Parts: sequence; structure tokens; C-alpha cells
Amino acid sequence: MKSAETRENILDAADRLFYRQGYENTSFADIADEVRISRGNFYYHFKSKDEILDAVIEARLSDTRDMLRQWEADSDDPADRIRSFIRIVIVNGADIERFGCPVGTLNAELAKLDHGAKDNAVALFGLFRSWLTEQFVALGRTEDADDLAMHVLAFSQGVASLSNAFRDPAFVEREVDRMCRWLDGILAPTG
Amino acid sequence: MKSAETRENILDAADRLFYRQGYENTSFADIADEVRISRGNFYYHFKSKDEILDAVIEARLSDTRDMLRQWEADSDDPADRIRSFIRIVIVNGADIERFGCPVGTLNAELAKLDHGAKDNAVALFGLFRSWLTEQFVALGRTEDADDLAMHVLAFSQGVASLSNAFRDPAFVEREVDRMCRWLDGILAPTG
DNA sequence: TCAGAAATAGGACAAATATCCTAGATCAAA
DNA sequence: TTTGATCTAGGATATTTGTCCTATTTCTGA
Repeated sequence: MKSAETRENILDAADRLFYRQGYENTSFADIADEVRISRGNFYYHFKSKDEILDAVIEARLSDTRDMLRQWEADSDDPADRIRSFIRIVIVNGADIERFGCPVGTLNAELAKLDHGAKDNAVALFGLFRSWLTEQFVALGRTEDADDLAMHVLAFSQGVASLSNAFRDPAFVEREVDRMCRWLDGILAPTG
Repeated sequence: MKSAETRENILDAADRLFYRQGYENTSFADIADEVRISRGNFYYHFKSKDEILDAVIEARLSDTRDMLRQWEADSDDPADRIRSFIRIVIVNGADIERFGCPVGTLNAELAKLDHGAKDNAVALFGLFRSWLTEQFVALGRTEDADDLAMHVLAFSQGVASLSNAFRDPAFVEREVDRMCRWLDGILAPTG
């Protein structure tokens, strides 16, 4: 069945273009050109632009789950896992400099468009949020685990936003270091 | 001369709509409807959409300078001034929940559009950055004043992004408190 | 091999949009 | 009051975009 492959190609191109150009600013023609497919074929696989967006978000959710699982596999230490998250802004530094955080910028755009898929995009944030919360719970911070998770999320969004604006890798590294020190402080409180 | 007034009205409407709907997603018709003016009249005052964007950013730069001056007038204490900045996310909380940070979201959108006005938008960030830097210098942190300024900026961007996603005022307050405690730590180091 | 289903191509179309153009209205100064 | 500049309205246009439709090609199972 060739269908699944074409669908996958469309999805990949849409994912990439939505990230780089934004959802609204990406046309069917853009995607079709990238996949080297006709608009007609396009509509055979996706009935509307909204449907592609839903599928793209679904794919990102799935990819994110895989990444989180990978981080879990990489280390049993919740602190290490959290550090894996903190370092995303370095690992994906080049893309973030050019296009911002894929989660944050999609969410911001959909909020402005008042688009129905915004909740799905928020679910992407939710994935990181609940995963980070789990790690903090595992570290014994049962009561404020969610607050700490949100703090770490906020860090990554702030760094991504300014990285996209000023394009200064040194700033990103400094903030990552600072965040890691903060995490160390969480682990071994001085009080 | 009625001209200046009409131009001002167009600018106000464009500013508001660009913030709420995004630049790309706001059409001339949208602005014209809001101002109750014809498209023709429109083009008498602005030759292109890009020209309006430039003017909007210019206006925001001017408004921001006024706000910073006001904060300077409100207190001679640099720490108080920095706290004024930190509290923006609460003062403008309602708008940020719905539309995100006007600076950050515009910047993100223009980066994706690869729009020439992106540098102007970054200048908006730059205004806050240099102002915050000045305050930290006044606090005696000459060496790392800019780093600290960027850290405070990153805070506001992170909080704005997540506020826009999750719409939780309690989170915003917690992060503001945390940031103020961090600032206190800067002022009176324990070491 | 062959019929029916699946997949693809590309033209057609209506709506939206940025921009242009021209005619009419308004206003300030002589 | 008249004249010329300024301002405004709205139609015209070319382009883009999302969507639909039909014809053709490719694949699959009997």
C-alpha cells in the first residue's frame, strides 16, 4: 500500500513547514511542492487543512512520548532525566534560534487564530508537564512537584524565546547552567 | 488636519489586531472595518502592509520608552524598578493569558515569516534588555548586569508563554514571587 | 488477466487579499 | 467664493488559497 507512505511524507513536510513558517503561513501548495505531489492527491489523504494540523499535532505527541521514554531509559535518576529536558534548548539550539520552540510557537499561533486545535497543542505542553512532575515526585517533592515542573517548563520557554530573538548560544548555555544549579539546590537544600 | 487623527486610528487598530490575531492573520479589511474606513483611504496613509507594521513597532517602541521612564519616575531604587518589570506579567495578566506577550509573539511570528521587520521587533526586546541592564549596574552588578537582565527577560517570556497555554493566574503569581525572592538573593548574597 | 478499488494528477472555482486607480468630498487659504 | 491640495470612498484587478471534481493511472485480489 503506497497510501501510508504518501500520507507519512505529507505529514513530515507539513510538520516541518508548520514549524518553520507557521501554520497559517503555510499553504497547501507549499506542502504539495515539498512532497512533489499534486493538490488533488493531497485531498485524497487529508480532507482539510485543519485535519493535517490535527495529524501533525498527533504525530508530535507521539514523538514526544518516545523522547520521554528514551530519557527514562537513559537514566534511572529523576534528576538526570530532568537535566535531559533542561538541555533540549542546547540540543535543538540551532532550530530554536531560527524558529523558536515548536511547542510554544505553535501554541501562541493557535491562540491568536482562536483555533480549535489549540487544546491539542496545549496537550503537548501537558506531556512535558506531567512527565516532569513525575520526576519531581520521584525526587520526593510530592507537594510542589507540579509547581517545579511548571518552573522548568517556563525556563525552557523563556530561553527559547530569547534565543530566537537574540540568537546568542552563550546566553542559552548560561541559563542552562543556572537551571542545573537550581536543580542541584532542589536536590540538596542548604536549610 | 484630519489626516493625523485617521492615521492614529489606523495605527491603534493595527496595533491591537496584530497583537490579538497576529500580523499575517490580520487583513487590511480587518483593520479598515475596525476603524470604519475604506480600503482606499487606508492606502492614502500607508503604502503597504509592511509600512503599517513598521509604524506599529515604532509606536510600541515609543510606548515602551514611556513605560520605562514611568518606572524610573516611580522609584529611585533599581530593585523596585526591576520589580516593576517582573510584575508586568501580573499587571497585563488578562491579555497575556489570551494573546501571549506582545513582544515575544510578534518576534516569533516575524522570525517564521522571515520578515525584514524582525530586527525592529528585536529592538523592542533590546529596550527592556538595556534598561534592565542599567538597573543591575546601578545595583553594583557591573560585570554580569547584562546576563542578569537576560535572565529576568527570560523569566517574563517563559511565564507569558505558559500563561497563554494553561491560563493559570496562580502559576503566574508563584513565578513572580519566586523571581522576587531571586532578586532579593541578588541584593543580599548569603555568601 | 481483468475488474474493481485505491491512488494520483491537474483543472475549475469561489472566497479572500494586497494593491491600484479614479472620482467625489472636504478643507484651508487667497 | 474659488481654487488647489488633502482626504476619503469604493470599484477593479491580479494573485493566492482552500476546496471540489473528474479523468487517468496504479495496484490488488480473484
